[in-house]
Amino acid sequence: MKLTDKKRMQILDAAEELFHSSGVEHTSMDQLALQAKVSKRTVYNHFATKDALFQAILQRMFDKLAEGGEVRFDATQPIAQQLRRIAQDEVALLSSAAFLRVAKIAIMQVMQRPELAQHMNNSSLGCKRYIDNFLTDACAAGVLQIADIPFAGKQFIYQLKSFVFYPSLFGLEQQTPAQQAHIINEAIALFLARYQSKPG
Amino acid sequence: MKLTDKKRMQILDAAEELFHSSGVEHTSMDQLALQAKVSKRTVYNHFATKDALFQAILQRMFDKLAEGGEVRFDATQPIAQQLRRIAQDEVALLSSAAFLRVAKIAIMQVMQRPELAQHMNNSSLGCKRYIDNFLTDACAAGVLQIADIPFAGKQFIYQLKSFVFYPSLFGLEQQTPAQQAHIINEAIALFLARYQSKPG
DNA sequence: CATGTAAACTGCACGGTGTAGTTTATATAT
DNA sequence: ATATATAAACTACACCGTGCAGTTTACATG
Repeated sequence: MKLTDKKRMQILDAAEELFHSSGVEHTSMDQLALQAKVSKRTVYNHFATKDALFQAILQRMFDKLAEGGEVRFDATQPIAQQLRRIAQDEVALLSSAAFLRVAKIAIMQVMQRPELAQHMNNSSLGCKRYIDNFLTDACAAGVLQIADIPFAGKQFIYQLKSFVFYPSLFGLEQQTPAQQAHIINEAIALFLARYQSKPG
Repeated sequence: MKLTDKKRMQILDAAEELFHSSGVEHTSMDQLALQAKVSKRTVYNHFATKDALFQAILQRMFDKLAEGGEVRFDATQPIAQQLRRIAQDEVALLSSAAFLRVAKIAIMQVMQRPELAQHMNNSSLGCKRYIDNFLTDACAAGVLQIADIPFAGKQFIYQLKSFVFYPSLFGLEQQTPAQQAHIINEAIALFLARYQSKPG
């Protein structure tokens, strides 16, 4: 690997670390150069401004997270089991260190500069990408009965986010795998109690 | 009212306004004194440091919010109607300018200084104070069937928070009263589908 | 294998700016 | 009279971003 690429990576790694632990505002470029083991001038040779560096960090972290499989509706499988797969993937994402890092950095920035909010929200990660399609198919197959599919999808995701993501984000507590399993089971039970088609 | 108390209030009002609109970091003490129509020296006569002023603001805002009625379970009324009262109160709180202000300021600080997280979380506002008692009574009366009452209470509140509070907090969108009514209805429908006692 | 060279890195000083908090001298309210 | 408010200048410091002289790295050419 070229030296310049190595240095660039050191800078990005340091920025990710410091922006996360101290916030963008409280991270000085001197401190950052020190942590990256790079001269401050080199930082500025790679990134014209602090804001450019911040944008690059955010992009890199989003790219890292963009992967992730899609669960498609399968009429031959029990609906609960399929929802569990979706929920497990989502909880794994929401509680991953990588996701929490980018979320914390992004949210801190958004709260300080509300004008950036719209720009951020358009990036679709996790099951948000496909859940509407999944629910539509499940309704078409007669397994679920949902009047407002996007709303119901949000209800499901929000259950997971509220119990898993926000508590971690605000530094309150992490869940054990057993607790996560309980959260997932209850989210599914709640969802199916409302939307599963009744026989008869 | 004494002059000094009047000035103190002007300072607190200005701080609340500016800390909310610009963030604590981006509010200078000069700007603050200007907005309060008070000399900067007077600010420092009342509050030794910027941080002391911030703490005072937070305390005052919490105190303002600490009021609020309690809904007690009433076996003679339909459960859906009682849950609607609770939800309406909660949504009114969560979408009030006062609550959003203190929440934004507090959360920004918590995210920058995680060691303060525990301290904040212990303050109980809104229906969080009484919902466990309400659900316990409703179960005892046979109207609801809930295995894990604290968990179910959270499920209910989190529905409201997710749809009403976080989107406003992150500056994404405000809901119209009609949308809020829809959110409340769906939260209740979801909750009762899962937990309402079935006849038979 | 020796030498040249272009690109990248380093270290440091510096300009400009913003801001927390202080000082001083004066005016005003109770 | 005496405590408090005011205005404006001042100190001390932290930070962003730049300029530059000199050094290192990677690689090509003789």
